[in-house]
Amino acid sequence: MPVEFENVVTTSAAKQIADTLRAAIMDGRLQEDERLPTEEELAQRFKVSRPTVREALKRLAAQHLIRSRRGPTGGNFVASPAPEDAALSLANATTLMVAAGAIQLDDMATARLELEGICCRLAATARTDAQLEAMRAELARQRDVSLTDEEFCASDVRFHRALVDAAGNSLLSFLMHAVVEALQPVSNMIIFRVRERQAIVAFHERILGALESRDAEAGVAALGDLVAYTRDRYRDALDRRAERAG
Amino acid sequence: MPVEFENVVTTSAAKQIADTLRAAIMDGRLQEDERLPTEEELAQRFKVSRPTVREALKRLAAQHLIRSRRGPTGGNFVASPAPEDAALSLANATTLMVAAGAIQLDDMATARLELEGICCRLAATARTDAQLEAMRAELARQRDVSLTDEEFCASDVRFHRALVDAAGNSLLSFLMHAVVEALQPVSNMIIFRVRERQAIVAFHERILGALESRDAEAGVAALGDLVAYTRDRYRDALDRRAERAG
DNA sequence: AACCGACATTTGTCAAACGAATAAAAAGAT
DNA sequence: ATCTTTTTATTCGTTTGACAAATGTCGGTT
Repeated sequence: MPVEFENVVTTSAAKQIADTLRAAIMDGRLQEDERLPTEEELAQRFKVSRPTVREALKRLAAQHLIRSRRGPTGGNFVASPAPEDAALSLANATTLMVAAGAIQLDDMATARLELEGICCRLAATARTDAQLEAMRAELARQRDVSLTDEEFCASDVRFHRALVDAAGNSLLSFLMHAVVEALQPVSNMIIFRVRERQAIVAFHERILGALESRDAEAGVAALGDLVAYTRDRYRDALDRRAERAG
Repeated sequence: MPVEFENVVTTSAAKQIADTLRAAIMDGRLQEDERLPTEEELAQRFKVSRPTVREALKRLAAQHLIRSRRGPTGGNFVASPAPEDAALSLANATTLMVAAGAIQLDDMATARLELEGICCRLAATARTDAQLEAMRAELARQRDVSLTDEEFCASDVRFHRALVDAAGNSLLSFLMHAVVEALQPVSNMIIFRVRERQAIVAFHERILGALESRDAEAGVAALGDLVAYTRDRYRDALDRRAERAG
C-alpha cells in the first residue's frame, strides 16, 4: 500500500518535499529500511522534475535519514539512525557554535564538569571490567612520550568516551561523545608541553583509580581538578596568544 | 582572494563537494556570512555540472551551514550557526533513535533526571526573576482544565525549557532543549486524564517553589519524584497497550 | 525629487538523455 | 545438470541546455 503525502506549497518545492518526507519518516509512516518510491515516481507524485526530487533527497541524506543504492534492488531507503552519525553532526554543530561565540568556553567547561560528573557517579557502580581495561589501555598509551600531540589528544578523547560509556546510559553516551569531540580543538590548543601531558595523565589516573574502587566522589573530585586545570591552561593559552598579537 | 579547495574523488561527486565545502567552513577558511562562488563558478571549479553542485549545496543547507538568496546580490552564504536549528536536528535524531530502540526509555528517564537535576542545582543560584515569571506563566496555563492534551504537553515542554534556561548555561540549554523535545512523544502518551495533569502540575509547583527559595536539593527531590511518576505512568501505558494487543 | 519600468544577475526548476552500478535472468561451458 | 559467464533490466548518478522567478540596479518619466 503506497504511503500518501500531503503536499503544501509555501517555500521552495525541494524543501517542501524534503520536509514532507522527513515528517513521514519521523512519525513512522515510513518504516526503517523501507524503500521509498523511485525518484521518477516521486517526481511524478509531487509533480516536479527528478533533479528537484534529488535535491530534496540529498537534504535527507545529509541528515542520515535515508541512504541510497544503485541497481535493480537499489533505491532510496529509510536509514536506521546511527548514533555515531548523529553524534558527529552534533559535534560539528557544537564546534561551530563555539567558534561563533554562541557558546562560551566557560559554559562549556561547566557543562562538561557537571555532565561528566554524572557519568562518573553512574560509572562507579555500572562500570564493567572491559571498560576499565579500555581506559587503562588509553592511559598506557598516553604515558608514551613519543606520541605526537594529535595522537595524545585522540587518546584523550577515547579515554573520556570510555568514561562516559562506563556509565552505561545510551543517551548520555550519545550526548557526551559529541561534547567531548567538540572540546577537542580546545584540548589541541593547550596540549603543547610534556608537563601538561604528565599533569593530565595524573588526573586520568586518579579518575580511573576512583572507578576501580567504585569511589564516585573521588572520581568527581579528580574530574573537577582536571577541568579546573584545563580551564586555567586555556586561559594561559589565550593570554599568550594576546601577547603575541599585541 | 579566492579560497582553494582540494578535490579528492572517492565517493560520489556531490558528496565529495559537500564534504570539501563543509571542511572549508568548519576550519574557518570560509567565514560566517561570506558568499560562496556562484553555482556556475563552483561547477567549473569542481568540474561538474550545476545540478551536481546544487545537490552538494542542498546537503549543506540541510545542516544549516549555508543559506541562499536569489537575485543579483544573492547567492549562497555561510550561515551563522543557529542554536535552535541545531537543537531541532538533535531532537529529531534523538526521537528517531528512541523510536528505533537505540535508546532505551529507562536510559532516557535516568539521563533526564540527572541532567535536569544539574540544571536545577545551577538554576537555584543563577535563576533570574524573568525566568521564574516564565515558569509561573506556564504553570498558570497548565492549571486550565480546558486545555487540550497537545496544549498541555506543549506548555510542559516550555516549562522544562525555562527550567534549563534558568541554569544560565548555553551548552546545557542547547542539549537539554533537544532532550526535552525528544521526550514529548512519551509525555503525549501518558497525559490522558485530569488526575495525571494535576499530579504533574503539583510536581511543577514544587520545583518552582524550590527555585524561588533557592533550595537546590528540594528542587532535585521534586524532579526525582516527577521522573519516577512519569516512568510509572509510562509503564502503565505500555501495559495497557499490551493488554489491548493480547 | 520621487516613482516606475527595463535589465542584469543569481538561484530555482524543468526536460531528456547518457553513464555506472548492481542483481537477476539468460546463455554457454564443463 | 551444475557451474560460470554474459546479457539485460532497473535504478541512482551526472550532464547539458534551457527557462522561470526573485531581486537589486539603473535609467527614464512625471
